[in-house]
Amino acid sequence: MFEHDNQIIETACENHEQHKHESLAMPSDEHLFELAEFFSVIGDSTRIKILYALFESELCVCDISEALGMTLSAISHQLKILKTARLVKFRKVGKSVFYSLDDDHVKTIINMGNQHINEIFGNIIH
Amino acid sequence: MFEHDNQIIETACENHEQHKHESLAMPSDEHLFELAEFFSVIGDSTRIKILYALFESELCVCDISEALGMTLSAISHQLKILKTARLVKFRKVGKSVFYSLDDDHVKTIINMGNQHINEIFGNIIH
DNA sequence: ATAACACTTGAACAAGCATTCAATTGTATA
DNA sequence: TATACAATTGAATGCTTGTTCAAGTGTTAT
Repeated sequence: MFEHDNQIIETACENHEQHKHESLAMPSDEHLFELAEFFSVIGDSTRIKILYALFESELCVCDISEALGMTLSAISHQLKILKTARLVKFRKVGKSVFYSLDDDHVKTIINMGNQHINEIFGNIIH
Repeated sequence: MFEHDNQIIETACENHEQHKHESLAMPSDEHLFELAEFFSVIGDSTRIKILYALFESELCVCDISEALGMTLSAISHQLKILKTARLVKFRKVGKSVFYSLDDDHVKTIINMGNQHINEIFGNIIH
C-alpha cells in the first residue's frame, strides 16, 4: 500500500487503534496518483478558463486565445494537457481545430468546486 | 473580465460569433483563481492520501505520518495547506493534534473524481 | 528543572510547470 | 508554386512547490 521502505519515520506515537480499517478504504497508490493528476489538471486558472469557455460552445484555438487574452502557443500547450486528460476533444475543419468538452460531468465537478468556494468565501458567482 | 492589456495576441481568425454569450457565463478572474486553487490543493498525491485517511476517522499528525510512510514535517506542511483551504480542522489533546475533515462534501468531490478516473481507465477501485 | 515527546516552522534544495520564443506542419488561397 | 494563416512543437526561462533538514514551541512526565 504505502512504501515505508526507503524512508525514516520519526514517530513513537501510541494512538494507533484503527489502522487496519483505514487501509481497507485507501485505494491503490496508482489510482491515487491518477486522481491527484486529474484534479491538478483542472487546478490551473488558464485551463479552468478554457473549460469554462467550452461550456458554451465548441471553439477553435484562435477563439480561445482571443477570449482569454493569451497567445496561441500558450493555449495550444494547455489544450494538449486537457486533451491528454481526456477532458476535451477536437475536430479539424480546414485550417482550424475546434475543441469541445469530451465529458459532460467535468462541468458537474467544477460546479461542485464552485459550491465549495461559495461556502468558504460566502460570495455569489456570475 | 480578461486582461488583454499587456499581452500581444497573434490572431486574425474570423470565427467569432458567440463571444458575447461566453462572457456572460464566465465568472470573475478572482473566483476562477480561487476555484483553480481549490482543485490544485486536492491535486496532490500526498494531500489526497491524507484526506482519504481522514475519511475513516480523525487522526493525529503522528498517525498520518505512519499511515503514509512520510516524515512528521512533510505531513505537517501539507496539513497546513489543507487547513488554509478549510478542508481539515483540528483539535488539540495534550501533546497531540487531531485532524479531521472540515467539510463532508469534499468526500463527494473526490468520489466524482474517482468516477471520472474509472470511466477513463476502466478499472474498479478498492 | 530537566527530559522526552508531538508538532510546527523557515530556509534550502530539487523537481515540476506555465509561458515565451522561434521554428515547423498542414491547409487554403492567390 | 508561392503566400498566408491556424495550429503545433521543442527548447529555454523563470516561477512555483513538495520534501528535507535543523531549530524551535508547547505539553507531559520524571
